[in-house]
Amino acid sequence: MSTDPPCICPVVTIKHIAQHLGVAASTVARALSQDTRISIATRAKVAEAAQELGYVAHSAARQMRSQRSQLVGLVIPDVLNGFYSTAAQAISQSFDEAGYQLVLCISEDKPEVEMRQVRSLAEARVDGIVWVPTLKPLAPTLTWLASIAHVQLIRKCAALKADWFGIDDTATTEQATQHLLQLGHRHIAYVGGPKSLSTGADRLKGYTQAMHRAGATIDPAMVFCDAPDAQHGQRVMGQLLAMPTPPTAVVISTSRGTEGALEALRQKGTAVPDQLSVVGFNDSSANAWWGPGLTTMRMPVRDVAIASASHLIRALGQHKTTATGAVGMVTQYPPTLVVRGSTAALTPNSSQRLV
Amino acid sequence: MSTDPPCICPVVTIKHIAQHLGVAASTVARALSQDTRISIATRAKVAEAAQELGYVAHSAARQMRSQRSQLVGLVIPDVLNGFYSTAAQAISQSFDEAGYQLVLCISEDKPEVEMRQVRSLAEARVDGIVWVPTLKPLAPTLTWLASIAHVQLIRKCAALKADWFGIDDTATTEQATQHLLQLGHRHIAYVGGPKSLSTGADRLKGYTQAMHRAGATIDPAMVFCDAPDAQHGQRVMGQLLAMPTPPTAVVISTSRGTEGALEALRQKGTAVPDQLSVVGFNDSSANAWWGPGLTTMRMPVRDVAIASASHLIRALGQHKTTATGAVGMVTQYPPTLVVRGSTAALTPNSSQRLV
DNA sequence: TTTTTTATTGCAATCGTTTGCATTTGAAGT
DNA sequence: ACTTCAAATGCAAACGATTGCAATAAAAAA
Repeated sequence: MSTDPPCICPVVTIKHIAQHLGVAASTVARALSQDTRISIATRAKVAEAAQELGYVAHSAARQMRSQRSQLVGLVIPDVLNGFYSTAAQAISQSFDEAGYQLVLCISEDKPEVEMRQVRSLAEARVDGIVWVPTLKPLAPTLTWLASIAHVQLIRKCAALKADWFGIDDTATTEQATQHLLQLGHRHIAYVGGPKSLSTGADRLKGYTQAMHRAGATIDPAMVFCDAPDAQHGQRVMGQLLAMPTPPTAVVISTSRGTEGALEALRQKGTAVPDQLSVVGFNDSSANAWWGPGLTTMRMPVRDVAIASASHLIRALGQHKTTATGAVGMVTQYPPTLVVRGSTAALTPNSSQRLV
Repeated sequence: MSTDPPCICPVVTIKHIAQHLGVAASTVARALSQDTRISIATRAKVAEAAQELGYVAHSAARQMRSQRSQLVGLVIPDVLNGFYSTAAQAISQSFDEAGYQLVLCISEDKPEVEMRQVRSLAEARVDGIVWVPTLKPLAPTLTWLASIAHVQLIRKCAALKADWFGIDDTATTEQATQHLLQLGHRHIAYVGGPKSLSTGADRLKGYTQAMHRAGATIDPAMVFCDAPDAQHGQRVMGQLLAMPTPPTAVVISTSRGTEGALEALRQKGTAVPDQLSVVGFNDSSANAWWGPGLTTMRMPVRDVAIASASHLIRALGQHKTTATGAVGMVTQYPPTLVVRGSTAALTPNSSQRLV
């Protein structure tokens, strides 16, 4: 804990300054807020006394009258995931610069946790919320959120109309799959997140569309939509490798799933891209180091995050507390496919095994 | 933003419930807090009315009397750094479970930013703070922090005595260097953070101690202590590789520095460990994938983070608001060296270049 | 029936800050 | 010398919840 406190509990308030100077508390308040009705001389005296006595404003008291807490909530599933930590960093910076404090809530993708956290944010009377919805937000969550200015990030929650900032998820997997198709692959597996998430559904759609357009048949046994974590990625990749006729290529559409899949590939000693072409998700510098370099879908997460924060800040500045402004606005950023060494043209060798 | 608000601005307060039921506000307050002096029947009615009217408590108002905000601040330099994001995740969970909300501040290692953020935390009257000090915290920061219950994390700030939770930094580099020495290396370079940071100084000490104990001479031209970022790591590694007689091994003691160094090695096409043995910092799964596998110092960050949060929570529970409890307590966790393929015994080939 | 006790509930002050309105003072206008 | 106006400041009521103390009612004891 801390030591040598300058003064004991009775924190210095505006009244103490007033008493110390022999003026009214209201004068001090106005002086501190640079009210022009207070003479320059008095303002100077007040500023000096405040400094001397170690005055620190009490935001809760201010909030009681102003109805503004200068707090914003950020609800994300996970901060170890590079995808979300990038977003958190950018959002934190944006709000910091705008004079807001950020209350961080990690929902762990659990609707009950998310519900409790949103409730707490409502009680804290945060001015706004940036929200990455979980799989199935509970009803109370939606009710409470409806009374607070907020934006949805990355994932869409159809049950609660709000301005949304995200990425063209369909395009991510569409590009990835097209890339593999152009290399001659036809037996392309897919490892993604649950369809109940908008991101999971959209990314699956991208894969499906690309396959259909190319006239490739989709083997249901090679399509996996499950928890977007490393365990899932690792397990599924293991299953794919153990198949009698494994795929020649695989598209992975979750950040953590990619990590797990790479781990499985390492353990099994699979030759990439000779034996299997792999497209991973959420480009990071680590992907460049990995073996032959990992071909990935790069997401402009930082841009999206900054845009969402800026949008909310703008709305708050216009005192759009609730139910105002454009509702259901969609802002979508394009992903980019970064081609590295983990994808290669289908070789006679690998195709033999499949025909 | 949001849509269909259940009711316009006038949020429902305790008074509304009271009026709705024809009782006094104080009765409602007591009923909501399960005061036994209120009859069960009344309590039930109040609960029902609260639910029906959509009552949401106002924590700022509560804070005004109780003097407790149920908020805690977390001040860290960076959340993209896996080291700190791991800490943030664990700390967030701990406080969430304990009923506190977390105000996240990213100081970016800038003392002025840190000062502003600590000031804001003081104004928000957070109950406590978990703090990773920057290089040279400014005086106001220390003054304000002194009046708040807080713990220091990872880095020590000698200017402000407080309970500290961290890792045995000296041991990290000592182990790494010893490992390389045992493999026969003598020309070992060091890439670390600035000496002005307690972590930077301690890690340098570990390297120095190990070298001296083994009777190895330290070439000052091969010791780099600078900004703990990827740019630095990449640049310095480039310099090392360009030397007429480069080192045969290198110890890197920052997380981001390791990333930069790996990038430089990839660009230069350096053979690891044949040409150069490398020990990196802050073990992550990505390190296992990297080339031959990266030998790293594994830090029990999660354990440390949880310990610090638990300690603060315990102190807050005992109403130790300020200047109480053990002051200057030190809790230090041991690191572990994880040996993978990036370090190997000194070969005649590489040693030739050095004699 | 009267007194004492107990169970419920109401009244009012308080936390620290903001702000509309009233008040004071001195200067300017007639 | 008397009014008019403006500048500077004080008074007091909010904001929403909590809590000590008083008050009422009903039940128990005398």
